[in-house]
Amino acid sequence: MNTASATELAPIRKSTPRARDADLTRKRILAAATAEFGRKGLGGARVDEIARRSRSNQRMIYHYFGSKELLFTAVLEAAYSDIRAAEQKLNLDALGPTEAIATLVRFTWNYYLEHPKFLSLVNSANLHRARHLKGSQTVREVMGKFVQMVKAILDRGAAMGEFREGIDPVQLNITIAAIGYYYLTNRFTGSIIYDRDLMAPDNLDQRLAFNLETILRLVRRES
Amino acid sequence: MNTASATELAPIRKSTPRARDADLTRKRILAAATAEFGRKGLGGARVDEIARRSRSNQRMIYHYFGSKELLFTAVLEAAYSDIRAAEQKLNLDALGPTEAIATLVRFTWNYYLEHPKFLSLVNSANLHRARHLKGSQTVREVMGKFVQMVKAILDRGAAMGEFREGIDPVQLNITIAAIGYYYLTNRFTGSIIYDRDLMAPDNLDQRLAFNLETILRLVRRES
Amino acid sequence: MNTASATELAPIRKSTPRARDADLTRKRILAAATAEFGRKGLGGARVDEIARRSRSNQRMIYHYFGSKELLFTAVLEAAYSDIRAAEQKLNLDALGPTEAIATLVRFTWNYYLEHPKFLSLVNSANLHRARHLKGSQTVREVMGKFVQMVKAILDRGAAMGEFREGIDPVQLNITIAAIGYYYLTNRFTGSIIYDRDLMAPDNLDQRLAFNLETILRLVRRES
Amino acid sequence: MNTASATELAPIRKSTPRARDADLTRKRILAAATAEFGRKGLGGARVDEIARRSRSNQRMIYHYFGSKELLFTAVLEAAYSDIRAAEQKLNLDALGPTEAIATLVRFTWNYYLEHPKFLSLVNSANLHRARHLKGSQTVREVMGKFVQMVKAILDRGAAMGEFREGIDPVQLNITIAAIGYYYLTNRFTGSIIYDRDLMAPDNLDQRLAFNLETILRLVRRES
DNA sequence: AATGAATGAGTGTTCATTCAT
DNA sequence: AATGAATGAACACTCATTCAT
Repeated sequence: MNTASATELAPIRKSTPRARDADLTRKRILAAATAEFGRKGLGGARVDEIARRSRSNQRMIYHYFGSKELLFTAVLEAAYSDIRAAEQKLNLDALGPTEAIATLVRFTWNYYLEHPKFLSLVNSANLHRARHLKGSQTVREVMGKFVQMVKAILDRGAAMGEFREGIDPVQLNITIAAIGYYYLTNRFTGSIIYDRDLMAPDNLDQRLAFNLETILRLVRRES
Repeated sequence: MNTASATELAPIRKSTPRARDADLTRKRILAAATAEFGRKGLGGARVDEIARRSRSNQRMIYHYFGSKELLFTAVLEAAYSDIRAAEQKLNLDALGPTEAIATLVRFTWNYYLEHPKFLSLVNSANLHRARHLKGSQTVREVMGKFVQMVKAILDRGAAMGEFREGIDPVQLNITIAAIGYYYLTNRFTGSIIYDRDLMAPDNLDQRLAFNLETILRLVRRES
Repeated sequence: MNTASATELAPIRKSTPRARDADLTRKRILAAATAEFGRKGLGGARVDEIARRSRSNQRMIYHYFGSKELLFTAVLEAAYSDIRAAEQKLNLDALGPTEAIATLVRFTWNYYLEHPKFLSLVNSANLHRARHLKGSQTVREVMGKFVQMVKAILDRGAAMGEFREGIDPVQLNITIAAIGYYYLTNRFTGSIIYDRDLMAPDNLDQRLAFNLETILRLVRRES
Repeated sequence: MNTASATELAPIRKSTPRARDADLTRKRILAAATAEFGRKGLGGARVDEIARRSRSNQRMIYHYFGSKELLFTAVLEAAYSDIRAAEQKLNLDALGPTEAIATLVRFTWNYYLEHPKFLSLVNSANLHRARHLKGSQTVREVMGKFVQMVKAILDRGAAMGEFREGIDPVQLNITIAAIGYYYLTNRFTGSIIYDRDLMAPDNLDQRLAFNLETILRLVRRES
């Protein structure tokens, strides 16, 4: 935007105007940082490595993000926005209550399974007592809407006689997350202490089934 | 001169039967390391700080444990042994099946609540793909016995008609751990994204109740 | 490009034709390292000291050379290249065979005398079984040419009737080096065990004369 | 000797009385130190390793030798005494002058070949500017006698018409040492820069022959 | 906008040496 | 005579960050 006039002088580059490069660099850095923080944690991640993997240089990281910690904050915010964006696409409002909850359980499980970095990032954030998220209004808003949506499903389910009354949507949410999160984030120690390859396809399927059972028994009205 | 005859003159020290200095030093290092690794993770922990807090010195750490990584392994093994030792004291076999399971849920919750370091240590171990636990036969054995005990409770419960048949003790175990673990290890980000102080006493009580509900609905036979 | 105009405005800097800072730093580190390794050996040299003496810092050393050992390799390669470059300037081919050999003996002696570091470096390299030179093709090539040159002199001398036939140029070379090297590298213990100040000017002159005698008697054809 | 009374109380151990243990420990430490200093140099040697290899402990080293540096001094003195003792067994006085010198050349070569540690030790001593030998009267005396012996041979050779007059025994000695020492101490770099396996049996034989030629041509009277 | 060069403050680890028995 | 325990100082190497262009 601030280089708009420059593009007029260089029509050749119009298709990829200068302003885009900046955005692209920023995105590449963010992607590389997400990977690096996800793999090594905040403490273990190396600014140098992030620069290398984003085909940029350390100076650009400081130019765009200010510091390693601020970059971590940006990564966290993006991560929460991403998962919320994916959730929104589920269109849970269009489903029956039971199917909506089941879909949410499946989605949560699959998202964690496909984005193990997300789990590591959250772990790292908590190791640092969520210091990097304290100031982030974005995350608060984005997640608040999500809880409201789950509350709406529970209310609908109760009204239709499928669910029990009075289930706390926050507690339910936490439990849905917990039963997937714990299994997957602790997949390495878990495979050792339970002497079972937790990541074997059969075991993954079995776990999802178990989790569905757990949540559905938890919410449904006893006949 | 100052200790040989001294024991006779000072029977007080008899109660600590010549607690070999070496052992004491080793224990102090292990305790300090557990605290430091628990607070900062493996990467963030400082060997120097562990030395200072154990009122020892860096050289002793390397003398007794060989390296920071081996020290971390020792800390992990001790942590798993400790939780298992505490579990054994519950005497679950002496309780009715439902009460046994409820006791286990309460114990797990309270142990995590009182030993937040344990959660961090497990997180750290998984960040490093459980590399430090790979060779540890101790942990494997200790946890294997635990699963057997839970299986016995489930079998008893099924036989007595209190529980459903065919519940996988490993899945149940994981779920009991998960619903406490996730809430507590993510208490910082959780308090932000759910906009609720997860550590407020009332909320802690409510969570435990919710967890009991979750597990009991999961195991009990429908009438 | 960005310094083109600058040089015109500052002709003073023309004599140092924009010696890129990087290159200069690299050279200063190499010089300081040569001094430090020469004085203390590989094991005794301190990276910190090399940084200080090169008016640089440790980080730069690792940036340019990778490790202390790789820096040592670079120092060794430079040392061999330097002595060979000096030898080439002698233009031995332009001299008669006897004078050429005498010149080589004098040169070798004087080079060792003026570059005691070279001796220490070679000693250090051998203490480490030449591990640092194993991969160096440069040294191999550079010294190979040197042996060829000596061989040419010996052939010429034999053809002209001044030298004996069949003298192995490698053996001769080793001996020319040896009689200077041993005296100078062991000047400290030598001065004690032979109870004579080996570095006193008179003794140095006398040694050179003795060495010339040794080599000339060795090569010349008996009448 | 000072524990003589102790042996009377324990006649069983008479054959290896207690006093011997102290001596034995001392000797084992010295042997291990010679090996370690020879292999790694003064700076690279580890007191811990010397303790281990002498099947003793670090404290004993300090008990018997005071410090690492004093131990190095002891090792050096022993090394010079050993080579001198071996030289004395040659009985050079009983041989004709030429054969005496040839024998000395052969002995020097073989001793260096069989005791590469000796070469490393001398190198180390010189790296430290012979600081460890400065106070050693023993070495001075022992080596002084050696030079005298060589001088006697040269005088005898001159008187008998076999040798030239006026050869400096110190210079000759140095040269005899040098032509073996350089070849062997620099066997690793030498094998690279001369592109020849200097330690191959054939090459070793050839070198000894070359050295004999060198020295005999140097001393003998021209006809 | 982009980048190579530079740096101070650490980081895990090792070492020779002394203490206490 | 012999030894296990303990230590302060140093070491090679790394890191996030800033300078200068």
